Amino acid sequence: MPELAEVEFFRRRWDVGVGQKVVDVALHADKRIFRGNDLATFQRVLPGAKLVGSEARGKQMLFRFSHDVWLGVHLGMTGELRHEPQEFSPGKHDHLVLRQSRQSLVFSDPRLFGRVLFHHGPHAPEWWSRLPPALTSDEFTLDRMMAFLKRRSRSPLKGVLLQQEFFIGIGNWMADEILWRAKIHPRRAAGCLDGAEAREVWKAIRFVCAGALRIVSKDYSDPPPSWLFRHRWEKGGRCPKDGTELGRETIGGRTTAWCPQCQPE
DNA sequence: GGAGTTGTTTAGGA
DNA sequence: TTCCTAAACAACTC
Repeated sequence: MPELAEVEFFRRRWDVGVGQKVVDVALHADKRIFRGNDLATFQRVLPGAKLVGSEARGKQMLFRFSHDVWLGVHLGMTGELRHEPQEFSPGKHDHLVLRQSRQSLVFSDPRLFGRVLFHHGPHAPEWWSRLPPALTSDEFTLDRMMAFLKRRSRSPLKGVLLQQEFFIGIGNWMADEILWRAKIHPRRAAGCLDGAEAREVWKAIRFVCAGALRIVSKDYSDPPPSWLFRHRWEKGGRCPKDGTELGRETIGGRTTAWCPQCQPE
């Protein structure tokens, strides 16, 4: 599920634990979401550390604790964060439980495509500081976007919008929503856009990111019916602008929905 | 039972 | 070298 706004929604669910110490840690150590971690140190250092705050950037989250402890979380396809009562027995997919005095913070992930990255040190981990700028920041400029599209000039735009090394936080539904609003066919090559078309894509990215963060991350509401989002998975779904039946195909390796009328090839 | 899923990594071909 | 695609990962739903 989680793209930009959904990730922000789940991050806030752990806010309830800010200011409280972790008193105990329960985890499924053999699950692949923990790969690459020094779990012995993790389990030794985390108890006693207080959750101080957190940030989300794209699909990544970073939770900051006292005692130089940091916890990175990626939700993959089916991960979620939630809180449960302090005395709570973890289910099959509840792979990480941080018990605090008033509740337990839980990371759950049935398909195990998510990831937890533990870090111990005075500064945020390097993988975090190297993330590209948020698409909602002033650093995400039309010029920088066009330079990236040029470097991927032969790929379909749909696939390029999913590349997290630049379009951080965009996932399958957001990419379709963006191209639909920019009136660009998802199979068009990234290098073939003229200046005006690139500008439409850039504006649509800003609009979709801001709208999703406002609507979805507040309480996990769906965007309104005027968005493609509400129709893209319906059988016989139609374009909310002109009623044309949507096209559906695999493009850039992912199932893609578009309006053949608004987005001519 | 088979196909499909809002994500990422990797192997291998172009 | 660099770019691009398909498969793999794993569990669940329709």
